[in-house]
Amino acid sequence: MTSAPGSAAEDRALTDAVAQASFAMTALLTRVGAAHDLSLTQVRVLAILRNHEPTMAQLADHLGLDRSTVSGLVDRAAKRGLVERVSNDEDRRSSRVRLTAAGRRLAEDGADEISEAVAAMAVGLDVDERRTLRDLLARMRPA
Amino acid sequence: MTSAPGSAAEDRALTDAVAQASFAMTALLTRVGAAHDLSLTQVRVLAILRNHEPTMAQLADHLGLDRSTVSGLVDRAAKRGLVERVSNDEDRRSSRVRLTAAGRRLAEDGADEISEAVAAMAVGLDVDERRTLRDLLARMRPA
DNA sequence: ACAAGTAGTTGGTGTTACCAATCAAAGTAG
DNA sequence: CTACTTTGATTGGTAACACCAACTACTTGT
Repeated sequence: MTSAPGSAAEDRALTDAVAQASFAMTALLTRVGAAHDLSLTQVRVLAILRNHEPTMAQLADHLGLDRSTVSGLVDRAAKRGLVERVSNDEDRRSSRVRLTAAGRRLAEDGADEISEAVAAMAVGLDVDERRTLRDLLARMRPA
Repeated sequence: MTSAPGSAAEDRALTDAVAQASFAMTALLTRVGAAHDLSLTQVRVLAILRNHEPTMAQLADHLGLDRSTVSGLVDRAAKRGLVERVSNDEDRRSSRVRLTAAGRRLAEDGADEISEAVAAMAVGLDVDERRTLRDLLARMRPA
């Protein structure tokens, strides 16, 4: 008995709904990314860097990926001029990852496209319903 | 102007909420899958086969993946005894994919685990809120 | 000062995913 | 009824992704 409210059948229904929406969102991000030659993971990297300038370890934690995986991701993004490593004087082992100007432009444009596409997906919901949806989703705890 | 209701800022907020929830769900599916040595994609395959017995092409369409990718996925799942190809007498080019007994057991167990984990994520929502969330998510159109 | 721990990269392996090409079976002309 | 086209699926080739184990370089603790 994991939770007080909700029968097993209702848990199933909620799970299906969340999973379906999740796949739709993933497909959307993949599609928009592909239009700019970015994988889903690269899209996530750019999205994070829009608001943060993390170390490699922080970026890996945020993505839920191994550090070595992130090394490769940042390598490839840097090779394309989207991202750069900034060395840190306080701790010379670590470096922070940051968007270049080109990377920021791409990230902002992509964010706009995605946001418009999500709005199109939610076209059947009125303003109140959208607010409710956003609130309920925000109250789902990640773990 | 993609949609009548919702300012650009609210579109952004909704997008963030959906994306966050989507990543949480993806992480959950990945984690549960990994506990059974299944990739996210394999989890999706088993989930689909729980309710369908599709041809390779139908499975590929459902997953949004190339047919050749699905060939490999089914190969590996078949090698593990989770899945089998059933030849079709009506059209001898095509075959349907179906869960084996072991595959069905794994799929059902996994679905239970996932459903419990989602219920745990939604522990902050009461019964009405869960129903509302499920309804709103269902009304988001995939495209 | 030296042992232990941390940040990041490298090398190796397997999976995922695409495309182009191929093969077999069905469908469609002529 | 043969020839052309289309469709279902697989194969081969390539690249990205993701893990682990091992390593280097730097920092911290005793």
